[in-house]
Amino acid sequence: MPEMPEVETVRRTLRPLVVGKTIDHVDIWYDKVITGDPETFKRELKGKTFTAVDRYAKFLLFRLGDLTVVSHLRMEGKYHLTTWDAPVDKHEHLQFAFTDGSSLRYADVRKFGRLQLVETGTEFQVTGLKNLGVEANSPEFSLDYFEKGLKKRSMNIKSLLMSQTLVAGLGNIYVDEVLWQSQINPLTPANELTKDQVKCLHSAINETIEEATKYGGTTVHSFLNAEGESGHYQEKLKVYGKEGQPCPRCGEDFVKIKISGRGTTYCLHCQKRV
DNA sequence: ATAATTGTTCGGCG
DNA sequence: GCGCCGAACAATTA
Repeated sequence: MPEMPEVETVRRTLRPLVVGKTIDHVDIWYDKVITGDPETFKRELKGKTFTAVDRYAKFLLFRLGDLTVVSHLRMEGKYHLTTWDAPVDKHEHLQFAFTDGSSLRYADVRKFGRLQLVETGTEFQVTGLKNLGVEANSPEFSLDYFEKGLKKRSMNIKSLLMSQTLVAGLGNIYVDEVLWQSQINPLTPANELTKDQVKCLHSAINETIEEATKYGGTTVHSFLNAEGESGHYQEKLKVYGKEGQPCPRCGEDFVKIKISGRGTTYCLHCQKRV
C-alpha cells in the first residue's frame, strides 16, 4: 500500500509530468472521489496551472498557485499520464485534461482515495492533515520528541505507529519491518518501551523510510509510480508477508496475528516482551 | 460463497 | 475532551 516512501516516489515521478501544464477542464467519473463539492472542484480548477507537487507524510499536495489539491491514495490510488480521449477504464475516477491534449488520470480499484480542493496555506486544517504527528525521517522527528510522545501513550506500539498521531508516514509494511529490526514485540504498550528500544526504533524508522525511498518504494500488491514502474524495496523486506517463513535472524518461523484488525507478522523468538 | 485484506474516518464508550 | 476500540468504506482475491 502506498506509505511515505511510495508517495514520495509518486511525487518525484509526477512532478515532471504535470508542472507547467494548464488545465483545460476536469472530468469526474466517480463523484465520491472528491471531498467537498465536485462541481466547485471542476469550476475552480479550470484554467489553472500546476506550479509544484509537494508531499506531507502520505498526502500529495498539488500546487496551482493560490489553490492546492490535497490527494490521498489510501490503498490503491494511482496517477498516470495519458490523453483526453483515451478510453476510460472502469477504475479511472477523474482526469485533469490539459490544454496540450494530455491528461493526468486518477485510478483507484478500491475507491478509497480522496482529492480535496483548498486554498494554499490552509491544507493543514483539513481532516487527516490536521491531527498528524511529525513526519518520519524529518528534523522534527527527534529522539527526544519520540521518547516524550511514547511516554504519554498506553496504546500498543504497533497501533500507535499505525495511527499517524505521533509519527506520520509509516503503514502496515514498514511498521512490521521496523519492529522486527528493533526486536520489539508489537503488542508492547508504548510507555513500557525501554530507552534502548526507543533509540533503536527511532533509528530503524528513519533508516527504513530513507532506504525504501531510495529503492522507489515497495511493490507487494500493486504499487506503481506515475511512470507505471514498480518499486524495488520488496526485495529488502524481512518480515512483511513472510508468515511461516524463517526469521533471517534466528531461524524461527514468523507468525501472523491481528492487532486492531490489522495483520501483523513478527518473530516470537526475537520480538519478546521485555 | 464467504472471509480477508487494508488506511483512514467516525461513532461510541469510559 | 481525550484515549482507545471497532465498524465502515469498496472491490478483489483466496
